[in-house]
Amino acid sequence: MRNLYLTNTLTRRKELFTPIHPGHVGMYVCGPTVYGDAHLGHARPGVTYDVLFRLLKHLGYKVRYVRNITDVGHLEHDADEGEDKIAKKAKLEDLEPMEVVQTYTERYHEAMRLLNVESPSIEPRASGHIIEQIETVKMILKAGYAYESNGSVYFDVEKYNRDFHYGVLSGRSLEATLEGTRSLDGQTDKRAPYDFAIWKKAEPEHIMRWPSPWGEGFPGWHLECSVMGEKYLGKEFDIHGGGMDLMFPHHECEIAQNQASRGTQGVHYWVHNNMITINGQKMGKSLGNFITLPELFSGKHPKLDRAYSPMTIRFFILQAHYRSTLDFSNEALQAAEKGYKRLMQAGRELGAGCPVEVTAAEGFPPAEKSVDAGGNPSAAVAALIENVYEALCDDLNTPIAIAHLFEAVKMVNAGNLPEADKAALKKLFEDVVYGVLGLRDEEAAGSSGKAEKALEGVMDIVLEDRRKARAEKNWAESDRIRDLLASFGITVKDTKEGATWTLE
RNA sequence: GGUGCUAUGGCCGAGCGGUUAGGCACAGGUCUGCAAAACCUGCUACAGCGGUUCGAUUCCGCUUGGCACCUCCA
Repeated sequence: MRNLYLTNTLTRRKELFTPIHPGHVGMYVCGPTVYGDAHLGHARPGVTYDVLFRLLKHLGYKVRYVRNITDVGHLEHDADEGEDKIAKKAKLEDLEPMEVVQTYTERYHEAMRLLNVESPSIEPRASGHIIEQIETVKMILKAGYAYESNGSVYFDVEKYNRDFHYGVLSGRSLEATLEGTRSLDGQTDKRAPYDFAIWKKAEPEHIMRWPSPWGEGFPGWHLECSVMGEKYLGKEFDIHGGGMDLMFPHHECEIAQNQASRGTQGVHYWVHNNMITINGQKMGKSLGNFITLPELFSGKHPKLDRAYSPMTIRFFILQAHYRSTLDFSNEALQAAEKGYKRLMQAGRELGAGCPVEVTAAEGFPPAEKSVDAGGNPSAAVAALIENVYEALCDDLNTPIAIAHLFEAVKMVNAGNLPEADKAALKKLFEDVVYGVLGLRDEEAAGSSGKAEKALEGVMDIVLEDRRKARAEKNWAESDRIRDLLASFGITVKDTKEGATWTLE
Protein backbone atom coordinates (compact mmCIF):
# COMPACT_ATOMS: atom_id res chain seq x y z
CA MET A 1 0.00 0.00 0.00
CA ARG A 2 1.26 3.42 -0.89
CA ASN A 3 2.59 5.60 1.94
CA LEU A 4 0.36 8.41 3.11
CA TYR A 5 1.66 11.35 5.11
CA LEU A 6 -0.53 13.53 7.30
CA THR A 7 0.24 16.55 9.43
CA ASN A 8 -0.50 15.53 12.99
CA THR A 9 -1.44 18.49 15.14
CA LEU A 10 -0.30 16.55 18.18
CA THR A 11 3.31 16.53 17.03
CA ARG A 12 3.10 19.49 14.69
CA ARG A 13 4.75 17.61 11.91
CA LYS A 14 4.06 15.56 8.87
CA GLU A 15 4.02 11.90 9.78
CA LEU A 16 3.78 8.64 7.95
CA PHE A 17 0.27 7.38 8.50
CA THR A 18 0.24 3.95 10.11
CA PRO A 19 -3.14 2.60 11.10
CA ILE A 20 -3.67 0.70 14.33
CA HIS A 21 -5.06 -2.27 12.47
CA PRO A 22 -3.36 -2.85 9.12
CA GLY A 23 -5.70 -2.22 6.26
CA HIS A 24 -8.35 -0.57 8.42
CA VAL A 25 -8.88 3.04 9.34
CA GLY A 26 -11.12 4.56 11.97
CA MET A 27 -11.82 8.23 11.40
CA TYR A 28 -13.92 10.66 13.40
CA VAL A 29 -14.79 14.18 12.34
CA CYS A 30 -16.69 16.83 14.27
CA GLY A 31 -19.89 17.51 12.39
CA PRO A 32 -22.17 20.52 12.51
CA THR A 33 -24.37 21.87 15.24
CA VAL A 34 -27.70 21.85 13.49
CA TYR A 35 -29.27 25.13 14.46
CA GLY A 36 -28.91 26.94 11.14
CA ASP A 37 -27.95 26.48 7.53
CA ALA A 38 -24.43 25.31 6.80
CA HIS A 39 -22.24 28.10 5.50
CA LEU A 40 -19.19 28.18 3.28
CA GLY A 41 -17.02 27.49 6.31
CA HIS A 42 -18.79 24.18 6.88
CA ALA A 43 -18.07 23.14 3.33
CA ARG A 44 -14.35 23.11 4.07
CA PRO A 45 -14.20 20.21 6.54
CA GLY A 46 -17.02 18.52 4.65
CA VAL A 47 -14.98 18.46 1.46
CA THR A 48 -11.56 18.03 3.09
CA TYR A 49 -12.41 14.93 5.07
CA ASP A 50 -14.48 13.61 2.21
CA VAL A 51 -11.34 13.67 0.08
CA LEU A 52 -9.37 11.98 2.87
CA PHE A 53 -12.12 9.35 3.19
CA ARG A 54 -12.11 8.76 -0.56
CA LEU A 55 -8.31 8.70 -0.78
CA LEU A 56 -8.01 6.17 2.04
CA LYS A 57 -10.52 3.94 0.32
CA HIS A 58 -8.75 4.35 -2.98
CA LEU A 59 -5.46 3.42 -1.35
CA GLY A 60 -7.14 0.18 -0.37
CA TYR A 61 -8.09 0.77 3.26
CA LYS A 62 -11.37 -0.29 4.71
CA VAL A 63 -12.55 2.88 6.38
CA ARG A 64 -15.12 3.54 9.04
CA TYR A 65 -15.87 7.23 8.95
CA VAL A 66 -17.91 8.67 11.80
CA ARG A 67 -19.19 12.21 11.59
CA ASN A 68 -21.52 13.34 14.32
CA ILE A 69 -24.49 15.65 14.41
CA THR A 70 -24.49 17.91 17.42
CA ASP A 71 -28.09 18.31 18.41
CA VAL A 72 -27.84 18.97 22.11
CA GLY A 73 -25.82 20.55 24.84
CA HIS A 74 -24.04 23.14 22.83
CA LEU A 75 -23.78 26.02 25.20
CA GLU A 76 -24.31 29.43 23.79
CA HIS A 77 -22.04 31.35 26.13
CA ASP A 78 -20.22 30.54 29.28
CA ALA A 79 -21.25 27.24 30.74
CA ASP A 80 -22.76 28.89 33.75
CA GLU A 81 -25.35 30.65 31.71
CA GLY A 82 -26.39 27.37 30.25
CA GLU A 83 -28.49 28.09 27.24
CA ASP A 84 -27.96 25.81 24.37
CA LYS A 85 -28.11 26.89 20.78
CA ILE A 86 -30.76 24.52 19.66
CA ALA A 87 -33.11 25.35 22.51
CA LYS A 88 -32.56 29.02 21.84
CA LYS A 89 -33.35 28.67 18.19
CA ALA A 90 -36.41 26.61 19.08
CA LYS A 91 -37.73 29.38 21.27
CA LEU A 92 -37.03 31.92 18.59
CA GLU A 93 -38.93 29.98 16.00
CA ASP A 94 -41.48 28.63 18.49
CA LEU A 95 -40.65 25.07 17.64
CA GLU A 96 -39.88 21.88 19.42
CA PRO A 97 -36.06 21.63 19.60
CA MET A 98 -36.09 18.39 17.67
CA GLU A 99 -37.96 20.13 14.87
CA VAL A 100 -35.07 22.53 14.52
CA VAL A 101 -32.67 19.61 14.55
CA GLN A 102 -34.66 17.73 11.94
CA THR A 103 -34.93 20.70 9.59
CA TYR A 104 -31.31 21.69 9.66
CA THR A 105 -30.00 18.15 9.60
CA GLU A 106 -31.89 17.59 6.38
CA ARG A 107 -30.70 20.86 4.94
CA TYR A 108 -27.14 19.99 5.89
CA HIS A 109 -27.44 16.63 4.19
CA GLU A 110 -28.80 18.27 1.08
CA ALA A 111 -25.92 20.76 0.95
CA MET A 112 -23.39 17.96 1.40
CA ARG A 113 -25.10 15.90 -1.28
CA LEU A 114 -24.86 18.80 -3.72
CA LEU A 115 -21.17 19.18 -2.89
CA ASN A 116 -20.82 15.48 -3.71
CA VAL A 117 -19.68 14.73 -0.19
CA GLU A 118 -20.17 11.05 0.52
CA SER A 119 -22.22 10.04 3.53
CA PRO A 120 -20.10 8.95 6.45
CA SER A 121 -20.27 5.33 7.57
CA ILE A 122 -22.02 6.35 10.75
CA GLU A 123 -23.61 9.66 11.62
CA PRO A 124 -24.45 9.52 15.32
CA ARG A 125 -26.39 12.19 17.18
CA ALA A 126 -25.49 13.45 20.60
CA SER A 127 -29.11 13.18 21.71
CA GLY A 128 -29.05 9.48 20.95
CA HIS A 129 -26.12 8.90 23.30
CA ILE A 130 -27.22 10.48 26.56
CA ILE A 131 -26.97 7.21 28.46
CA GLU A 132 -23.41 6.61 27.27
CA GLN A 133 -22.47 10.16 28.14
CA ILE A 134 -23.84 9.78 31.66
CA GLU A 135 -21.82 6.60 32.00
CA THR A 136 -18.68 8.42 30.94
CA VAL A 137 -19.34 11.21 33.43
CA LYS A 138 -19.60 8.56 36.12
CA MET A 139 -16.30 7.06 35.06
CA ILE A 140 -14.53 10.40 35.12
CA LEU A 141 -15.98 11.09 38.56
CA LYS A 142 -14.87 7.67 39.73
CA ALA A 143 -11.40 8.25 38.41
CA GLY A 144 -11.32 11.44 40.45
CA TYR A 145 -11.00 13.94 37.63
CA ALA A 146 -14.35 15.61 38.09
CA TYR A 147 -16.49 16.97 40.87
CA GLU A 148 -20.17 17.54 41.35
CA SER A 149 -21.32 21.01 42.18
CA ASN A 150 -24.91 22.14 42.52
CA GLY A 151 -26.32 19.58 40.09
CA SER A 152 -23.59 19.98 37.53
CA VAL A 153 -20.41 18.00 37.06
CA TYR A 154 -17.18 19.76 36.16
CA PHE A 155 -13.92 18.41 34.91
CA ASP A 156 -11.12 19.11 37.36
CA VAL A 157 -8.54 20.51 35.01
CA GLU A 158 -6.00 21.35 37.68
CA LYS A 159 -5.96 17.86 39.07
CA TYR A 160 -5.81 16.37 35.60
CA ASN A 161 -2.94 18.65 34.72
CA ARG A 162 -0.95 17.36 37.69
CA ASP A 163 -1.11 13.81 36.32
CA PHE A 164 -1.16 14.53 32.63
CA HIS A 165 -0.73 17.61 30.53
CA TYR A 166 -3.80 19.68 29.81
CA GLY A 167 -2.76 21.43 26.61
CA VAL A 168 -0.85 18.74 24.72
CA LEU A 169 -2.76 19.43 21.54
CA SER A 170 -2.89 23.20 21.52
CA GLY A 171 0.58 23.53 23.00
CA ARG A 172 -0.38 25.57 26.03
CA SER A 173 0.46 25.35 29.62
CA LEU A 174 -2.24 25.66 32.23
CA GLU A 175 -0.86 29.04 33.22
CA ALA A 176 -1.06 30.19 29.62
CA THR A 177 -4.63 29.02 29.47
CA LEU A 178 -5.40 31.04 32.54
CA GLU A 179 -3.80 34.18 31.16
CA GLY A 180 -6.50 35.06 28.74
CA THR A 181 -9.45 33.44 30.43
CA ARG A 182 -12.24 35.89 30.95
CA SER A 183 -12.90 36.82 34.50
CA LEU A 184 -16.18 35.34 35.50
CA ASP A 185 -18.87 37.63 36.71
CA GLY A 186 -21.02 36.60 39.59
CA GLN A 187 -21.41 33.18 41.05
CA THR A 188 -19.90 30.08 39.65
CA ASP A 189 -20.14 26.45 40.54
CA LYS A 190 -16.73 25.85 39.10
CA ARG A 191 -13.64 25.66 41.25
CA ALA A 192 -11.43 27.11 38.58
CA PRO A 193 -12.15 29.17 35.50
CA TYR A 194 -10.63 26.61 33.16
CA ASP A 195 -12.78 23.76 34.47
CA PHE A 196 -15.41 22.72 31.97
CA ALA A 197 -18.85 21.17 32.39
CA ILE A 198 -19.28 17.55 31.49
CA TRP A 199 -22.80 17.51 32.86
CA LYS A 200 -24.84 20.65 33.22
CA LYS A 201 -27.83 21.15 35.47
CA ALA A 202 -30.92 22.29 33.56
CA GLU A 203 -32.55 25.44 34.79
CA PRO A 204 -36.35 25.26 34.94
CA GLU A 205 -36.74 27.06 31.60
CA HIS A 206 -34.31 24.79 29.82
CA ILE A 207 -36.21 22.63 27.35
CA MET A 208 -33.75 19.89 26.45
CA ARG A 209 -33.17 17.89 29.62
CA TRP A 210 -32.56 14.35 30.75
CA PRO A 211 -32.61 12.68 34.16
CA SER A 212 -29.25 11.76 35.65
CA PRO A 213 -27.74 10.81 39.00
CA TRP A 214 -27.08 14.53 39.52
CA GLY A 215 -30.57 15.68 38.68
CA GLU A 216 -32.12 16.83 35.42
CA GLY A 217 -29.67 18.27 32.98
CA PHE A 218 -27.80 17.79 29.77
CA PRO A 219 -24.30 16.70 28.80
CA GLY A 220 -21.44 19.13 28.18
CA TRP A 221 -20.58 19.72 24.56
CA HIS A 222 -17.07 18.29 24.62
CA LEU A 223 -18.33 15.00 25.95
CA GLU A 224 -20.28 13.81 22.94
CA CYS A 225 -17.30 13.40 20.65
CA SER A 226 -15.34 11.46 23.26
CA VAL A 227 -18.26 9.17 23.83
CA MET A 228 -19.39 8.57 20.27
CA GLY A 229 -15.83 8.20 19.05
CA GLU A 230 -15.20 5.45 21.55
CA LYS A 231 -18.53 3.77 20.97
CA TYR A 232 -18.07 3.39 17.23
CA LEU A 233 -14.32 3.36 16.78
CA GLY A 234 -12.94 1.98 20.02
CA LYS A 235 -10.82 3.27 22.88
CA GLU A 236 -8.14 4.20 20.41
CA PHE A 237 -8.62 5.05 16.79
CA ASP A 238 -6.61 6.47 13.93
CA ILE A 239 -7.76 9.87 12.77
CA HIS A 240 -9.74 12.68 14.30
CA GLY A 241 -10.50 15.68 12.13
CA GLY A 242 -12.12 19.04 12.60
CA GLY A 243 -11.71 22.76 12.14
CA MET A 244 -8.71 24.50 13.68
CA ASP A 245 -11.03 26.58 15.80
CA LEU A 246 -12.06 23.41 17.59
CA MET A 247 -8.53 22.58 18.64
CA PHE A 248 -8.95 24.51 21.84
CA PRO A 249 -10.86 23.92 23.94
CA HIS A 250 -13.02 21.28 22.27
CA HIS A 251 -10.40 18.77 21.21
CA GLU A 252 -8.19 19.50 24.16
CA CYS A 253 -11.10 18.64 26.42
CA GLU A 254 -11.80 15.53 24.42
CA ILE A 255 -8.29 14.28 25.05
CA ALA A 256 -8.59 15.02 28.75
CA GLN A 257 -11.92 13.22 28.95
CA ASN A 258 -10.56 10.23 27.08
CA GLN A 259 -7.52 10.01 29.31
CA ALA A 260 -9.59 10.37 32.45
CA SER A 261 -12.30 7.91 31.49
CA ARG A 262 -10.48 5.26 29.52
CA GLY A 263 -6.82 5.76 30.27
CA THR A 264 -5.68 6.80 26.81
CA GLN A 265 -5.67 9.95 24.73
CA GLY A 266 -7.62 7.93 22.24
CA VAL A 267 -6.55 9.49 18.95
CA HIS A 268 -3.39 8.81 16.98
CA TYR A 269 -3.58 11.49 14.29
CA TRP A 270 -5.26 14.82 14.85
CA VAL A 271 -5.96 16.58 11.58
CA HIS A 272 -7.17 20.16 11.47
CA ASN A 273 -8.44 22.12 8.53
CA ASN A 274 -7.98 25.87 8.38
CA MET A 275 -10.68 28.52 8.07
CA ILE A 276 -12.28 30.18 5.09
CA THR A 277 -11.94 33.92 5.38
CA ILE A 278 -13.84 36.79 3.88
CA ASN A 279 -11.82 39.95 3.39
CA GLY A 280 -9.11 38.28 5.42
CA GLN A 281 -11.38 37.61 8.37
CA LYS A 282 -12.73 34.32 9.53
CA MET A 283 -16.17 33.58 8.24
CA GLY A 284 -18.35 32.79 11.18
CA LYS A 285 -21.69 33.02 12.81
CA SER A 286 -20.51 35.24 15.61
CA LEU A 287 -19.01 37.70 13.13
CA GLY A 288 -22.11 37.72 10.99
CA ASN A 289 -20.06 37.67 7.80
CA PHE A 290 -20.90 34.23 6.59
CA ILE A 291 -22.60 33.11 3.41
CA THR A 292 -24.70 29.98 3.64
CA LEU A 293 -24.39 27.22 1.09
CA PRO A 294 -27.96 27.64 -0.22
CA GLU A 295 -27.15 31.32 -0.72
CA LEU A 296 -24.00 30.49 -2.64
CA PHE A 297 -25.80 28.03 -4.86
CA SER A 298 -28.57 30.53 -5.59
CA GLY A 299 -26.51 33.72 -5.62
CA LYS A 300 -28.89 35.38 -3.20
CA HIS A 301 -26.58 37.32 -0.93
CA PRO A 302 -25.42 40.93 -1.14
CA LYS A 303 -21.79 39.84 -1.26
CA LEU A 304 -22.34 37.58 -4.25
CA ASP A 305 -22.12 38.79 -7.84
CA ARG A 306 -24.01 35.72 -8.89
CA ALA A 307 -24.64 32.06 -8.10
CA TYR A 308 -21.84 29.54 -7.87
CA SER A 309 -22.41 25.89 -8.49
CA PRO A 310 -21.61 23.29 -5.83
CA MET A 311 -18.75 21.92 -7.91
CA THR A 312 -17.27 25.39 -8.26
CA ILE A 313 -17.26 25.60 -4.48
CA ARG A 314 -15.72 22.18 -4.18
CA PHE A 315 -13.01 22.98 -6.70
CA PHE A 316 -12.37 26.32 -5.02
CA ILE A 317 -11.76 24.54 -1.73
CA LEU A 318 -9.58 21.90 -3.36
CA GLN A 319 -7.37 24.51 -5.01
CA ALA A 320 -6.00 25.52 -1.63
CA HIS A 321 -4.23 23.28 0.83
CA TYR A 322 -6.52 22.30 3.71
CA ARG A 323 -4.12 23.70 6.30
CA SER A 324 -4.05 27.18 4.77
CA THR A 325 -6.67 29.82 5.15
CA LEU A 326 -8.64 30.38 2.01
CA ASP A 327 -9.95 33.80 1.19
CA PHE A 328 -13.38 34.16 -0.33
CA SER A 329 -14.04 36.63 -3.13
CA ASN A 330 -16.19 36.68 -6.22
CA GLU A 331 -13.06 36.95 -8.32
CA ALA A 332 -11.50 33.87 -6.77
CA LEU A 333 -14.71 31.90 -7.17
CA GLN A 334 -15.04 32.88 -10.81
CA ALA A 335 -11.44 31.88 -11.44
CA ALA A 336 -12.14 28.54 -9.80
CA GLU A 337 -15.22 28.08 -11.95
CA LYS A 338 -13.28 28.58 -15.17
CA GLY A 339 -10.54 26.22 -14.11
CA TYR A 340 -13.06 23.62 -13.04
CA LYS A 341 -14.82 23.80 -16.39
CA ARG A 342 -11.57 23.37 -18.28
CA LEU A 343 -10.75 20.30 -16.26
CA MET A 344 -14.17 18.82 -16.89
CA GLN A 345 -13.92 19.52 -20.59
CA ALA A 346 -10.73 17.47 -20.76
CA GLY A 347 -12.45 14.68 -18.86
CA ARG A 348 -15.22 14.64 -21.45
CA GLU A 349 -12.64 14.62 -24.21
CA LEU A 350 -11.11 11.51 -22.66
CA GLY A 351 -14.50 9.87 -22.36
CA ALA A 352 -13.99 9.38 -18.67
CA GLY A 353 -17.11 8.54 -16.72
CA CYS A 354 -17.91 9.35 -13.14
CA PRO A 355 -17.67 6.23 -11.02
CA VAL A 356 -20.57 5.49 -8.73
CA GLU A 357 -18.19 5.04 -5.86
CA VAL A 358 -14.51 5.17 -5.16
CA THR A 359 -12.80 1.88 -5.72
CA ALA A 360 -9.63 0.55 -4.26
CA ALA A 361 -6.84 0.70 -6.77
CA GLU A 362 -4.57 -2.23 -7.38
CA GLY A 363 -0.95 -1.23 -7.39
CA PHE A 364 0.33 2.32 -7.53
CA PRO A 365 0.15 4.28 -9.60
CA PRO A 366 -2.92 2.27 -10.54
CA ALA A 367 -2.66 3.17 -14.21
CA GLU A 368 0.37 0.94 -14.58
CA LYS A 369 -1.75 -2.14 -14.35
CA SER A 370 -4.86 -0.90 -15.97
CA VAL A 371 -3.65 -0.19 -19.45
CA ASP A 372 -2.02 -3.46 -20.34
CA ALA A 373 -4.41 -3.80 -23.22
CA GLY A 374 -3.17 -0.67 -24.92
CA GLY A 375 0.46 -0.96 -23.92
CA ASN A 376 2.26 1.16 -21.38
CA PRO A 377 1.79 4.88 -21.21
CA SER A 378 4.61 7.18 -22.19
CA ALA A 379 7.14 8.22 -19.61
CA ALA A 380 5.65 11.70 -19.48
CA VAL A 381 2.18 10.41 -18.68
CA ALA A 382 3.47 7.87 -16.20
CA ALA A 383 5.40 10.61 -14.42
CA LEU A 384 2.38 12.85 -14.39
CA ILE A 385 0.23 10.17 -12.81
CA GLU A 386 2.90 9.44 -10.26
CA ASN A 387 3.11 13.14 -9.41
CA VAL A 388 -0.63 13.36 -8.84
CA TYR A 389 -0.60 10.45 -6.41
CA GLU A 390 2.50 11.70 -4.69
CA ALA A 391 0.85 15.07 -4.09
CA LEU A 392 -2.33 13.53 -2.74
CA CYS A 393 -0.42 11.29 -0.39
CA ASP A 394 1.74 14.17 0.78
CA ASP A 395 -0.60 15.55 3.39
CA LEU A 396 -3.50 15.76 0.96
CA ASN A 397 -1.88 18.32 -1.27
CA THR A 398 -4.82 18.78 -3.60
CA PRO A 399 -3.57 22.05 -5.16
CA ILE A 400 -0.41 20.34 -6.40
CA ALA A 401 -2.40 17.38 -7.60
CA ILE A 402 -4.66 19.75 -9.52
CA ALA A 403 -1.67 21.59 -10.98
CA HIS A 404 -0.44 18.28 -12.40
CA LEU A 405 -3.90 17.48 -13.65
CA PHE A 406 -3.80 20.65 -15.69
CA GLU A 407 -0.70 19.28 -17.39
CA ALA A 408 -2.91 16.39 -18.40
CA VAL A 409 -5.47 18.90 -19.67
CA LYS A 410 -2.79 20.43 -21.86
CA MET A 411 -1.84 17.04 -23.26
CA VAL A 412 -5.44 16.22 -24.02
CA ASN A 413 -6.06 19.56 -25.70
CA ALA A 414 -2.92 19.27 -27.78
CA GLY A 415 -4.50 16.19 -29.36
CA ASN A 416 -2.76 13.21 -30.95
CA LEU A 417 -2.45 11.31 -27.71
CA PRO A 418 -1.32 7.72 -28.16
CA GLU A 419 -4.02 5.22 -27.16
CA ALA A 420 -2.04 4.01 -24.17
CA ASP A 421 -1.66 7.54 -22.84
CA LYS A 422 -5.28 8.30 -23.44
CA ALA A 423 -6.32 5.18 -21.57
CA ALA A 424 -4.01 5.97 -18.68
CA LEU A 425 -5.26 9.53 -18.40
CA LYS A 426 -8.85 8.42 -18.66
CA LYS A 427 -8.22 6.10 -15.75
CA LEU A 428 -6.55 8.92 -13.87
CA PHE A 429 -9.57 11.14 -14.32
CA GLU A 430 -11.92 8.43 -13.19
CA ASP A 431 -9.82 7.46 -10.20
CA VAL A 432 -8.65 10.86 -9.07
CA VAL A 433 -10.66 13.72 -10.55
CA TYR A 434 -14.06 12.10 -10.14
CA GLY A 435 -13.08 9.53 -7.55
CA VAL A 436 -10.74 10.94 -4.94
CA LEU A 437 -11.32 14.65 -5.54
CA GLY A 438 -15.00 13.90 -5.89
CA LEU A 439 -15.60 16.37 -8.69
CA ARG A 440 -18.60 15.78 -10.84
CA ASP A 441 -19.19 17.04 -14.32
CA GLU A 442 -22.18 19.28 -13.84
CA GLU A 443 -22.66 20.01 -17.52
CA ALA A 444 -22.56 16.39 -18.51
CA ALA A 445 -25.03 15.56 -15.77
CA GLY A 446 -27.65 15.63 -18.52
CA SER A 447 -31.07 17.10 -18.74
CA SER A 448 -33.78 14.71 -17.87
CA GLY A 449 -36.69 17.00 -17.08
CA LYS A 450 -39.61 17.20 -19.43
CA ALA A 451 -39.25 20.92 -19.96
CA GLU A 452 -35.56 20.54 -20.69
CA LYS A 453 -36.20 17.83 -23.22
CA ALA A 454 -38.79 20.04 -24.87
CA LEU A 455 -36.39 22.98 -24.92
CA GLU A 456 -33.74 20.82 -26.52
CA GLY A 457 -36.16 19.86 -29.23
CA VAL A 458 -37.15 23.46 -29.88
CA MET A 459 -33.52 24.54 -29.96
CA ASP A 460 -32.71 21.85 -32.49
CA ILE A 461 -35.36 23.32 -34.78
CA VAL A 462 -34.29 26.91 -34.25
CA LEU A 463 -30.61 26.18 -34.77
CA GLU A 464 -31.35 24.14 -37.88
CA ASP A 465 -33.08 27.21 -39.35
CA ARG A 466 -30.14 29.33 -38.41
CA ARG A 467 -27.76 26.84 -39.95
CA LYS A 468 -29.64 27.11 -43.23
CA ALA A 469 -29.44 30.90 -43.09
CA ARG A 470 -25.73 30.67 -42.44
CA ALA A 471 -25.26 28.26 -45.31
CA GLU A 472 -26.80 30.91 -47.54
CA LYS A 473 -24.54 33.50 -45.92
CA ASN A 474 -27.61 35.28 -44.66
CA TRP A 475 -25.70 36.80 -41.76
CA ALA A 476 -28.48 39.23 -40.91
CA GLU A 477 -30.92 36.40 -40.25
CA SER A 478 -28.27 34.37 -38.45
CA ASP A 479 -27.44 37.25 -36.13
CA ARG A 480 -31.09 38.12 -35.63
CA ILE A 481 -31.78 34.61 -34.30
CA ARG A 482 -28.69 34.70 -32.14
CA ASP A 483 -29.59 38.09 -30.64
CA LEU A 484 -33.17 37.04 -30.09
CA LEU A 485 -32.08 33.92 -28.23
CA ALA A 486 -29.61 35.97 -26.24
CA SER A 487 -32.46 38.14 -25.03
CA PHE A 488 -33.97 35.04 -23.35
CA GLY A 489 -30.64 34.18 -21.84
CA ILE A 490 -29.63 31.58 -24.40
CA THR A 491 -26.10 31.97 -25.69
CA VAL A 492 -25.25 30.48 -29.05
CA LYS A 493 -21.70 29.71 -30.03
CA ASP A 494 -20.57 28.59 -33.47
CA THR A 495 -17.92 25.93 -33.45
CA LYS A 496 -16.38 23.85 -36.19
CA GLU A 497 -18.82 21.06 -35.43
CA GLY A 498 -21.81 23.38 -35.53
CA ALA A 499 -23.63 25.63 -33.13
CA THR A 500 -23.90 24.93 -29.44
CA TRP A 501 -26.06 26.68 -26.89
CA THR A 502 -26.21 27.24 -23.20
CA LEU A 503 -29.04 28.58 -21.11
CA GLU A 504 -28.51 31.54 -18.78
C1' G B 1 -1.37 39.84 27.73
C1' G B 2 -0.54 34.33 26.50
C1' U B 3 -0.11 30.60 22.42
C1' G B 4 0.42 29.62 17.41
C1' C B 5 0.22 30.69 12.19
C1' U B 6 1.31 33.84 8.16
C1' A B 7 3.44 37.82 4.60
C1' U B 8 4.51 35.11 -2.88
C1' G B 9 3.58 38.54 -9.57
C1' G B 10 -3.15 42.32 -11.29
C1' C B 11 -6.28 38.32 -8.26
C1' C B 12 -6.56 33.27 -5.96
C1' G B 13 -2.94 29.99 -4.52
C1' A B 14 1.43 25.90 -4.26
C1' G B 15 6.43 25.11 -3.36
C1' C B 16 11.56 24.67 -2.54
C1' G B 17 18.49 26.01 -0.36
C1' G B 18 20.53 26.42 -6.87
C1' U B 19 15.35 24.14 -11.64
C1' U B 20 8.49 27.00 -15.36
C1' A B 21 3.96 25.42 -9.69
C1' G B 22 -1.05 25.75 -11.33
C1' G B 23 -5.65 28.44 -12.14
C1' C B 24 -7.86 33.22 -13.35
C1' A B 25 -6.94 37.95 -15.54
C1' C B 26 -3.92 40.39 -19.26
C1' A B 27 -1.12 40.69 -24.20
C1' G B 28 -0.05 38.47 -29.01
C1' G B 29 -1.46 34.55 -32.33
C1' U B 30 -4.53 30.34 -34.70
C1' C B 31 -9.54 29.56 -36.03
C1' U B 32 -13.84 32.45 -37.57
C1' G B 33 -18.66 36.33 -42.03
C1' C B 34 -18.86 38.67 -37.15
C1' A B 35 -19.07 37.50 -32.04
C1' A B 36 -18.12 34.03 -28.46
C1' A B 37 -15.70 29.75 -27.25
C1' A B 38 -11.59 26.72 -27.80
C1' C B 39 -6.44 26.08 -28.53
C1' C B 40 -1.17 27.95 -28.80
C1' U B 41 2.59 31.47 -27.11
C1' G B 42 4.14 35.26 -23.71
C1' C B 43 3.86 37.35 -18.72
C1' U B 44 9.41 34.98 -13.67
C1' A B 45 6.98 37.29 -8.01
C1' C B 46 8.45 35.95 -3.33
C1' A B 47 7.12 42.56 2.99
C1' G B 48 11.80 45.36 4.91
C1' C B 49 16.71 45.01 7.20
C1' G B 50 20.65 42.01 8.75
C1' G B 51 23.01 36.96 9.26
C1' U B 52 24.38 31.73 7.79
C1' U B 53 25.86 29.76 2.86
C1' C B 54 29.60 28.97 -3.04
C1' G B 55 24.33 30.27 -3.58
C1' A B 56 18.06 32.04 -0.05
C1' U B 57 11.91 33.44 -2.07
C1' U B 58 13.15 28.88 0.66
C1' C B 59 17.25 28.43 7.05
C1' C B 60 18.22 32.04 11.48
C1' G B 61 17.46 36.96 13.92
C1' C B 62 15.16 41.65 14.09
C1' U B 63 11.39 45.23 12.12
C1' U B 64 6.66 46.09 10.09
C1' G B 65 1.88 44.15 8.67
C1' G B 66 -2.12 40.34 8.74
C1' C B 67 -4.78 36.28 10.96
C1' A B 68 -6.47 32.48 14.42
C1' C B 69 -7.25 30.51 19.31
C1' C B 70 -7.46 31.81 24.60
C1' U B 71 -15.83 32.71 24.96
C1' C B 72 -19.85 29.54 20.94
C1' C B 73 -17.66 28.57 16.29
C1' A B 74 -15.93 24.17 10.59
